[in-house]
Amino acid sequence: MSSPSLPHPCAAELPKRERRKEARPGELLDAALDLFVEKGYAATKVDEVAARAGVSKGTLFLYFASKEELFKAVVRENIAGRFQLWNEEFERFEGSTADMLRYCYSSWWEHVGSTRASGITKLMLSEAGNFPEIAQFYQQEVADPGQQLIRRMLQRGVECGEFRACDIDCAVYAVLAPLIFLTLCKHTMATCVPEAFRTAPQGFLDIQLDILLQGLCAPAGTPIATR
Amino acid sequence: MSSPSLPHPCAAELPKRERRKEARPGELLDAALDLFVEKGYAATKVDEVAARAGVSKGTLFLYFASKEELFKAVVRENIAGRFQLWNEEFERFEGSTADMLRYCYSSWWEHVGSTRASGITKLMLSEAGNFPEIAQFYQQEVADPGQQLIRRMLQRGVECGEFRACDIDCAVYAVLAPLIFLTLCKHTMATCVPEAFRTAPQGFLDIQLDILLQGLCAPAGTPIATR
Amino acid sequence: MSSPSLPHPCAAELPKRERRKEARPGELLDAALDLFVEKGYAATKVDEVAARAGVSKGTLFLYFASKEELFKAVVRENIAGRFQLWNEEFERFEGSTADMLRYCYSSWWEHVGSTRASGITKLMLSEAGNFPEIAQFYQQEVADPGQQLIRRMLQRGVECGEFRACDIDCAVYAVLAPLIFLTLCKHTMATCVPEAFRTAPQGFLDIQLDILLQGLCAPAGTPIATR
Amino acid sequence: MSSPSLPHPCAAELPKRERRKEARPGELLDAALDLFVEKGYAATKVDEVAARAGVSKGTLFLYFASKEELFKAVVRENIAGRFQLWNEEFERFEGSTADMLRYCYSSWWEHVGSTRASGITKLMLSEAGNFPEIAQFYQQEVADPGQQLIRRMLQRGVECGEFRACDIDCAVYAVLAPLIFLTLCKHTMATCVPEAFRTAPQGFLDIQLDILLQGLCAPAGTPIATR
DNA sequence: GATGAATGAGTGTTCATTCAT
DNA sequence: TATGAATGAACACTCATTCAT
Repeated sequence: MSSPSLPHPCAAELPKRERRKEARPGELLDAALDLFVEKGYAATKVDEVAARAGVSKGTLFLYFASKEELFKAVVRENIAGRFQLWNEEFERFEGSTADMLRYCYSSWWEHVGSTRASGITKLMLSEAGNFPEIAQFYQQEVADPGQQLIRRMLQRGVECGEFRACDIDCAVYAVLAPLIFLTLCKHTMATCVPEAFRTAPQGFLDIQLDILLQGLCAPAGTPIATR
Repeated sequence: MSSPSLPHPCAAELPKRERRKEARPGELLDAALDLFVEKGYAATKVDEVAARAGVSKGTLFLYFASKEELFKAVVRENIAGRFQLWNEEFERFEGSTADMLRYCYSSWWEHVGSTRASGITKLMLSEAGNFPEIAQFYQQEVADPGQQLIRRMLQRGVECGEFRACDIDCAVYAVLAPLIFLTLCKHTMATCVPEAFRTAPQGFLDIQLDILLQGLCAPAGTPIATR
Repeated sequence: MSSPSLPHPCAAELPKRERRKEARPGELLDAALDLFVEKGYAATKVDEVAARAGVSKGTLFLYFASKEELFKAVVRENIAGRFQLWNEEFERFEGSTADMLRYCYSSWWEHVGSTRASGITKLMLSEAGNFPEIAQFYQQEVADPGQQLIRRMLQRGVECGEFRACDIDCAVYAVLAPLIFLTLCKHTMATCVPEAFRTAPQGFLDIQLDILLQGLCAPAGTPIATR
Repeated sequence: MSSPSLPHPCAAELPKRERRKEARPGELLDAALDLFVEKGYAATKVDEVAARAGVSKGTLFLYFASKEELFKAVVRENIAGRFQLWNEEFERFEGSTADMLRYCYSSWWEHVGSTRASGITKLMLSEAGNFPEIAQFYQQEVADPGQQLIRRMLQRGVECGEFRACDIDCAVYAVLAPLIFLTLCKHTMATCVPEAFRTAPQGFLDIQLDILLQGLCAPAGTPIATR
């Protein structure tokens, strides 16, 4: 029914050398992402990256003009065009806004938080100061679209009476904060939180959602934050 | 024969040279904190630190055995022993737990978030991987006590019926996340959030408290997070 | 069965592939000469040479064992065996020695000075220090025969009473200097002399000849250079 | 009456370290000039320069920002402001123009040709192509003033009837060529000419002067260069 | 104690050369 | 034969650290 032994259809026709050439940039970006996330930009040596990718230092420079370009490529490569998909899902979504928020957290964890892509956020937080150009790119490609999406969600909730009115600008960050926090727990606060929390944070996300939704859904006139 | 206007009581009796000598380490730590926070560990040159402190490079090494020791000293020095005071305040506090949480956020912003001490958190997030020893120290001195304090607050709220029962381990992080988030906004996500948000985040903290308290205070049986 | 218009007689009978193969070394030497002369030995990359010759880097090493060998081949290849011809012309020459000298300058410009062969002299002047072996070869093949030829010309002039007696060893260099100077003007002092001078130096050569001949032809007893 | 043992008056008051600091740039430029002239720019390693100056590589970079800056400094440093002095001498000169030309050659040999300053000319001839900026500087500071001086000398000779009229632009180069030639003999054509010629070329310069002056001084109507 | 000149191990980058295809 | 991906030795340059003054 299926061809029993062809390793990979598109690779089958290329001589080994060629296949490697196509794979090289990816393998290098792969190795580089790991090391940059683990040790930071400065502490990562290009020899290490090359070695981890199984090539020599010279080969790395065949594909990336400099360490800085390698870093930029790592960031660009891993910033998925996920926001377009998420925006489309937002448009089509027919359930409650609460469910939408739940889906949003869950999808984030599945496609970003639990994957190596989350390392990019850590990199930005650590290195943004030294790469303003990249930081701006990240903001345009990730930060701004993300905040927009959350804002639209909250506005939807308020407009259809599901959420009480509130300062949406601030509420956006209330939604965002737990995701950022979780990312950091995974990458740089490892020892500060229990292992289970980092690898299977569904409980944390659920609690956050509960609290958020309880907070956002309270009747409009609820007297809160009295002091 | 005695100078009539003494600038500083403890410095009064020392000749100028001596006074400076005592002040040196502090001035160096001061300069170092700023630079480490701004540029990261690797990108900070010891010459810069010395220059900013107004001394020569050699002098820096008179007080700190190495750049690494300087870094560690910066972290240690700025990790205030504030938790002892906060713990005492917790013991004495007589108001509602909601008010206690409000006081906690407010005090954190006043004594940590709005001060340079918040830079230490940023440093830990960026450099912890390369300084495990320091990371552990930070955890013992800051992370653990902080989480303990929050936990006790939440337990108090639950025990006296103010908060509904919930997974306290996770709720701790719900309280913590906004503070971490705010710290990052100030130090590494500057361009991602409005200026006003970073320098005067009372609105953000209020919203967070509202949402948190609404979420935590909901009647025990409140049906939430159905899915 | 025979192609009607043969582009080149000796290439006619070979299939295209073969022809190219034979032409390869020449094309490479061609490209290399240009680049070595223009940029110097060290600043010339073998990739550039290969690219200019329209082949890959690997192919270059098929024909020349190393960059150094390529350089040596460039020099050897372009050191014309012109001296044999010139020597024969010298033997047969029947006019005055002054005319012979004029012919010599003119022929040098036509066959060396105005052609790329003059680049070899520039190369020697620039790189001889790093290629003693090649420098020696150049001396044997070019410098010595050239000086010999000039010497014989001057001796002929003196012997037949056309030129006054003088230190011939030094006079040789008086004849040589303008040619060396002209070569340098073309290749490395471009900006120091007017454009017209470099590309059409007949005027310069004429003046030089005038001065030289006036100087060499003065009556034997002419009191000169008194001081 | 004289202090018997003070090594150097101006150095006596400085501590040894300080003195060295002032001497360092000069020592490095010294070493660099030798090596650049001997081996060319690319083949000269900064370590070698440092070693020859008796310091470490790091020290070199304390005084010169890069290898290129070192090279430029070498050229600038050795391009004496000799032309100002020569111009003044020209203004004051009261003898014949022939004597002036003799003095000119002799002074050039004494102050340039026989010294290491002549190495700069060799450097320019070899490396100008790779350092256009330096080449321009050299032209302005050396080539142009030199040609100007020669031109004025020739004009003086023609105007006072000593020299016959001729194309002065070309005659300038006739005067220049032997000096360039001699420089090259010393630095890159060493093996092409006898040892004595390079180190004591007075004979050569005399002959050149004789020929030049015979050529330039011939009566205006002398029939020359007939062809 | 304070200085800053000197150091040299370490790193990013280049490029002639090799060799599997 | 021709290719061009891969290599690694070599080099310019940095910067934490030392130490004579």
